[in-house]
Amino acid sequence: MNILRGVFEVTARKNLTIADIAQHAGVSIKTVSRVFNNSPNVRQQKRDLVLGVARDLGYRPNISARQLASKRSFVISHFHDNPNTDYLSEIYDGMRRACSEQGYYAVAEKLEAKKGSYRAALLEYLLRYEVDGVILSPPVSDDEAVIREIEKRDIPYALISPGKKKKKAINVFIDEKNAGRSITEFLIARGHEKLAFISGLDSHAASREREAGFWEAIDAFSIPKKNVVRLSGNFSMRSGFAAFDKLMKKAPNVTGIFAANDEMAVGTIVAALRAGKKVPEELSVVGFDDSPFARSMWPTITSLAQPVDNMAHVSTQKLIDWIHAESLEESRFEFATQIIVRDSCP
Amino acid sequence: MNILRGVFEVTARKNLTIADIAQHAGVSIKTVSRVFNNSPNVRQQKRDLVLGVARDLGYRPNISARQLASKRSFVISHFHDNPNTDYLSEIYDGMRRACSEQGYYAVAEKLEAKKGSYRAALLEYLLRYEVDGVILSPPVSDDEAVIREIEKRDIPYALISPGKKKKKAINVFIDEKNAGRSITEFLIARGHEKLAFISGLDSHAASREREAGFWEAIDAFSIPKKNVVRLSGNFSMRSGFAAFDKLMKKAPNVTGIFAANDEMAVGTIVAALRAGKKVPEELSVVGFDDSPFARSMWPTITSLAQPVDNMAHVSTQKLIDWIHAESLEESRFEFATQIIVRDSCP
DNA sequence: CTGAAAGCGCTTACAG
DNA sequence: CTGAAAGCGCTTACAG
Repeated sequence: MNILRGVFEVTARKNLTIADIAQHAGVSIKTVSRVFNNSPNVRQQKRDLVLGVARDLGYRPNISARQLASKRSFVISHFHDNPNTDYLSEIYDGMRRACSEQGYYAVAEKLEAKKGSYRAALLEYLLRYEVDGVILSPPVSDDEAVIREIEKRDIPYALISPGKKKKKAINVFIDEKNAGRSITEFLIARGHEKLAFISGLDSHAASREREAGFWEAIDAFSIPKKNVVRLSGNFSMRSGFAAFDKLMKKAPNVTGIFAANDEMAVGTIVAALRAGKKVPEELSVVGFDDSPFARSMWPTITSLAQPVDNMAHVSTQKLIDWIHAESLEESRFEFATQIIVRDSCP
Repeated sequence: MNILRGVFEVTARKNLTIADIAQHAGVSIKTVSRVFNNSPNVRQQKRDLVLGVARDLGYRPNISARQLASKRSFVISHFHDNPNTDYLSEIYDGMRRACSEQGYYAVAEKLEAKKGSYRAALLEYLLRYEVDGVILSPPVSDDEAVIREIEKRDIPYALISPGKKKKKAINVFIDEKNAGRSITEFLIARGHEKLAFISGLDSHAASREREAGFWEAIDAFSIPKKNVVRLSGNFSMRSGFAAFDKLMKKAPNVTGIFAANDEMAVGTIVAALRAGKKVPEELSVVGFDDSPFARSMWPTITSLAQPVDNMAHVSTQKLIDWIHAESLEESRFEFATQIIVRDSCP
């Protein structure tokens, strides 16, 4: 039996309070509290002293007590309405990391739209629950009525991939147009001259931007418009199947397809295989999102990846900074994307 | 710093306290507290009175205060290690519903196995965080070392679809063998006489049971063993592709396939389409789980559905009952399954 | 079965 | 910049 282990357990079990830290560090309780709340008005030297003592003793603030005394919730809620659970769980992971670093709770809530707006669902939530900060992801991040309600209440908030960036918000995003352009250029660079674009929902700003990038690339490479087809999808796998069938009627000689997300790319590829087309030999397909689909399909799918986890992490961190500072500093964070080359367009 | 990672019920907005309710109801504070903690020793009449007043005034207990005073966490943690985010999010939804009804926090934590066990990851978690109850899902629910540690600490826990049911636990499950048998019989009833089974990971008890059900059906219908093929997969889409290719070499005349989950069914179908086989005309495929895949593939996939959301809801409810009662009553809950008939085997 | 009092571990005015 | 005191809304012994 290891002696140290016993000692450690006792130490860990002991209910250390802010008072213990204060005593050991030789400062007041208030000072310790200030340190743990990142308040100004503590000399750096004292701050380091307190933090050092806390670390040595293994102290962690009691969240319930903080909530009770401060009447703050230490909750950051992510409001979403997206069937893509992979996307949501990446956001959640990013939030959770940032929250757990700072003593906050990460919460996820699916909102249901009524009459095209999430406002009612949001209000119902805010009536019942207290939140210190809010994160919105598409399509909720484009709901003006929701944003108005949040701003009205002065709740710090962050928008992930918003259609319109907001001045009084934290905005995290990729350059969707540029990303659409670059993956289209990738397709063109692979020798494709007859191309198709499969759109997502036109109500999603991201889809429109990706399409704009597609057309930019077409222009930049002077590809004749008659060699290009636009098919409308809705982000679902099924709409990818349908798009392929339409394509075969309208323009069977197309060799390169850019689908605005991976699910549609999967649908397109399945339909193509079913029709006897070889992928990528006869038809190359690229997607967007680098979802698990893209990795697990066969052929695996070349896709444009955005750092969702990191975007969520940064937005949460900045949100917490905002909550503490009670004012917003920098508000726009653009993230780099990457083309993940796989078998569907090698 | 933060313990809680998940969705939970935050304190109510209105500042009603237990004292307000006590005053309005004309009882003591203590009595109100008892009512909200489902303690015995309160007459039913008083209980109803208090509950009525609380409802009328819109009172909800302040969780932070409860935590602080009781030194309980009001946290229920779900430990998992499953790449299927759809499955996890269904569990989470069920937990969340039950938790929010009862003033608990629902938390989800992915555990990483070291040397084949989740024990180390669990211990690390328990050292840092307080939990009042635990839910384990496969494959964590089959980790004996994990279960031992939880029992050693007398933490109430529930097992979702465990390989071995535990006496001192809440067990929620479907009859995997029977489910495997019934969907195989469905396949046979559709006229298929040459069949294949694609297994999941053999380390998952569920996969073994589903297979046992498959063979039961084969026996029951006296299908000659030479007309039956077993292919081993690992639950991934890719292993479904591979299984189909193997199948074409070993037994190209098979007409009905039972894949132990939907992802492998998708893989099989994609490979079949690619090989020019028509689904379901030349080859029928059934899956298991009724995942979003099954609904969105084309052809859509006939699949066996289990009520995951409800299983999680019930296990959470029963867990909370156990926590309150400080003793375990009924411990086994079997759920009915359903075959969802779709295009891949109509 | 029920009440009055102490206390959980923090933060927040209020002083200095 | 820092300290002493009150209080957040509950639960928990302790009485009765």
